Amino acid sequence: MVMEQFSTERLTRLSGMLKRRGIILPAFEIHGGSAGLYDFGPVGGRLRSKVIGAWLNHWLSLGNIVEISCPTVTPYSVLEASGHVGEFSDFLTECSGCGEASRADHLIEDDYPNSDSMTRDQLSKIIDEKNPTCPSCGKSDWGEIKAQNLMFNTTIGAGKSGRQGFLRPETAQGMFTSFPAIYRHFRERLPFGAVQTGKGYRNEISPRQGMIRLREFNMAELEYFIDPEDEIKHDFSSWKNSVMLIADGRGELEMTLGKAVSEGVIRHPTVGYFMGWTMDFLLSIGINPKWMRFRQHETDEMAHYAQDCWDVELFGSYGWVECVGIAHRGCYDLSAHEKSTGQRLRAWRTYSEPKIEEVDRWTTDGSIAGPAFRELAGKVKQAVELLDKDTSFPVNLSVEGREIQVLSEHVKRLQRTENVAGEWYIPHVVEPAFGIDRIIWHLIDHSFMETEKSGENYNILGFKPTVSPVDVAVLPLFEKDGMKELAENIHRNLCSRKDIFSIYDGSGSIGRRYARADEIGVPWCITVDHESLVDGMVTIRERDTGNQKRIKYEDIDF
RNA sequence: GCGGAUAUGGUGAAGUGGCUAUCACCUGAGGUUUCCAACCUCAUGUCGUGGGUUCGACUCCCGCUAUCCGCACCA
Repeated sequence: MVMEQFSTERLTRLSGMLKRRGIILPAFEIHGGSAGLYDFGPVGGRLRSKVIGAWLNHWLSLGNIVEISCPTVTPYSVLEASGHVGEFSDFLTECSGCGEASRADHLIEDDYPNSDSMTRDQLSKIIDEKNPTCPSCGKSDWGEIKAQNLMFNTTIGAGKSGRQGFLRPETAQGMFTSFPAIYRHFRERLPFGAVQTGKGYRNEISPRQGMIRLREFNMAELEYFIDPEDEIKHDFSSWKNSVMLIADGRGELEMTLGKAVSEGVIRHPTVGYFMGWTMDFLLSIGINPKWMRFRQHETDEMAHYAQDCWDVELFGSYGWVECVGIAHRGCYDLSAHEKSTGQRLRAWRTYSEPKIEEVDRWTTDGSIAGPAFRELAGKVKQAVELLDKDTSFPVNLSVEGREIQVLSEHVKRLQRTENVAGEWYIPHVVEPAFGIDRIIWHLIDHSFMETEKSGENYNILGFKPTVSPVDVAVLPLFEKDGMKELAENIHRNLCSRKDIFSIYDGSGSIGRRYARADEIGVPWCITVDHESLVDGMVTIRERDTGNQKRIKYEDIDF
């Protein structure tokens, strides 16, 4: 697939334009800059917030979604429970022959398929024994194994009382640790979801490719909690067009989302449904559908807990780039936090009919067994409850290494019929996770049009009004005879309106000002001329067509 | 992290071991101009950073930082 419009020369011109116009710039440049960190400038800042706002509105419109916001500073144990401490640490070792660093687990993964979950000592021992050859020079002489953690370390608090923490590598964990509050909010009824937008941090070894790999980045994630036993039906009828799917083991397929779900290409209907919602969002902000496709993770590439995972890849100056991941994560996250904290992170499922359970077993009689066994009473109770219902007392038990004789007066038999109305279960979660910076990049990349006007290069960012950082530019034809004052009034008036941001520009010829506005994607320009002073009419020019019409400025409406 | 290349106003480029560092665009002021980067005058603003060599370094050398391209890594 040749996409000649995305040339490196175009990328160079685009980057220069983004800097010049204050859209995206390297951060801290006066101090020499810092790799992997970017600023959204005076124009880019609102572009970012409008994209995030559109994203929030899109998902909140599902009706059973809430927005939360959790800290970026996160205690060690949270990310240990989630698996990030293990997963985000790479163990590197250096070849003494060529100096190339390799991942220790990759060197031995042919013989040890689970090498990525090994400790440093295990890896070290195996590498000493096996002495694998260096993939770049073929020697076999390895240095010490060092941990390279991709999370930013920090200390919460000072001195001895300081507690180890990280800057979060994703926002998702906040939704899991807040699960009890969200569950209560929704009156304990699934399905529901929580979204969060905010910064994430990964200390990338070598960030490259501009906005594509950052050390601090904007994320937007939805965690949607479902009952795995619910028969889930979604309406796919609104997605009539075929989409490009690269399915695991089946290659490229063009089909509708509904068909892909019913044929099992997409393995879970909610994943398919969110793929549709994701596509709707991307198209609504101005991503070109030609340059969008879905790619399914291969089974061995997927995290072990995930049941199905699809990426949305967008095409632009850096080729196909993964911008959204839609993953069915099963119950992995909630159970991991439950195991780590002992807190219940479950939902209650009422049976359609109560189950009747016959209870017939032994337990201790607390008032007698308690004084008799003292500190061992609890353990004795546990042991007794495991005994067969036909046990006859006295009986000798071994508790905490001690021989205990349990007499018949210590115990009582429980015999009753219980009605069990339902059960606690760990909800499953489907997670659409968006890399906002990557999406904004492709939005810019897809919107950037280079044309010519009377022999000169002419740039337009064709932003849709939903994301355009500036909604309207107010231009006096000349800054004299009262046109300046009238234009400034209109400008201030527009700015004071909800969700409207206007710029005033009075410098240079009118054509130059239209060109400047086009370059930052302003959809409308309002021009004040001599007649405006008399009849109160102004000219509205539409960026994409160049059409102009005159209206009363009181009637300006977007 | 490794190897290679690069770093000059806001942007894009030229250039030099020594005099006030050049050009275009941009930006600002004034003039002109009745709607798509017009014109005239004037103005603001630069040699990435630290060290070394030298009488003198933007220029040569070294370190650092950043950018780009490969590799590796990552998604």
